Amino acid sequence: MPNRPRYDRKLEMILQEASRVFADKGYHQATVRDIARATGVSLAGLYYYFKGKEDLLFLVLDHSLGRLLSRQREALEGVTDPRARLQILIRNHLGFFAGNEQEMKVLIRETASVSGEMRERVADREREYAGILYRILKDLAPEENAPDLRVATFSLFGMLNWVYTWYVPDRHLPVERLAHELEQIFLNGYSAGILDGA
Amino acid sequence: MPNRPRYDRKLEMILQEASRVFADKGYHQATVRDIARATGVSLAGLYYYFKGKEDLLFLVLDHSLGRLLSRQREALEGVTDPRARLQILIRNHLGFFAGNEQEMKVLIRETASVSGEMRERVADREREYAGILYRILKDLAPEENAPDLRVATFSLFGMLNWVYTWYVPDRHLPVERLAHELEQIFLNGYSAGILDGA
DNA sequence: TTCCCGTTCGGACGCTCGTCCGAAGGGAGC
DNA sequence: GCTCCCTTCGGACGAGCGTCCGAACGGGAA
Repeated sequence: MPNRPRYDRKLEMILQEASRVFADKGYHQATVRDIARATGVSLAGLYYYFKGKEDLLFLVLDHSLGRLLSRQREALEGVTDPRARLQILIRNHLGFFAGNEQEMKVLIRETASVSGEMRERVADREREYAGILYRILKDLAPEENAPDLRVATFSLFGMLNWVYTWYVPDRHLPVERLAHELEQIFLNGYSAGILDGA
Repeated sequence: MPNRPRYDRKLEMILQEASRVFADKGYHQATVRDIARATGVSLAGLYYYFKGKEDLLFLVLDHSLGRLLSRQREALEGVTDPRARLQILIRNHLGFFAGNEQEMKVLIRETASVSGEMRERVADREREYAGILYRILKDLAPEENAPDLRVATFSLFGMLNWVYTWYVPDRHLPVERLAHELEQIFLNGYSAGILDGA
């Protein structure tokens, strides 16, 4: 049986470095040799910690998604007002992005790069995450003229997940203000539904 | 000198098939052999039409971006009301997506896969496109409490470009309605800025 | 000290990739 | 019918990839 604490610590280190490499070069561009270089572990030695390259990507995705999900659940616990819940979700999503840029990048861009059962497990957790937002929007929906819930859900995720494309923390406004701006745009637009003449 | 009409027609066919292959498997996953198979042209024969794989991707991107840009410019010509211009831009963007799904996918996901001077040329045209939206939003901005223009621009692009991730034309609402929903959410949220207590 | 077993690694294997050479094909103009 | 040159292609090349075998290492228990 493996020496658990030692084994786990090293695996976590490998996942973190792999995450950085995958974020920088993209999963398919990155080589296992890159990860060997980044971790200081030999090429063959890495295979003691995962079965193959795709398995490694799955471990990275699953690990990151788990952290993101549990962080959201913790933050939302006890809050019942849907408007407050939406704000928390947006801020946490962007907050996680700010503190774990590489992991978020991999999460957003490489989900489609795993296949089979692993893909299904990742997709399940993503649906779970989307479900949280969906439920909030449902509770928040204006009675009349409400936008399609599905469209609204993915619109917000689009706004949030597109951020990694253009946002540079040091050059643009701080994350808290960014979160506030996005809240404004989405929340007002979503819950208005009344004005307008299109 | 090459036989122009023949040459051009075949090149366009190759670009279209390449676009489909790149969209399906991703640029790095796709092989030149895949494109040979899809076009019916031999592996070596393809290299008469482009210098290398990366050059081919550039041709696809540049071609698609050119079509998208000129389509937008045509549609916007003569329209001065910023609200109307925004609606046209949104509908055209989604319309192009609906009619050219593969090209749009490549445009959104593979821009970063070209390098050097080609990358710069693509980035220039993208900035040009973003500039059109930026200008519209500037003209449209509420005087007080206006959201950051840059944030608003990329938020809308995020909503629009995320669509390929989840939208299935046959299973969900038709594109015209989708465009209308996105318009609602964004336009109301953007131009409200008044309500709210965050 | 000795032994055991979890851990590490050098080096190689087979495969697929992008690219290109040299020759052959084929249609238009004389 | 002949020639020329744009066009096409079979087949090969070197490089880099993911993976794995078999041996060596090293620290805790006896």
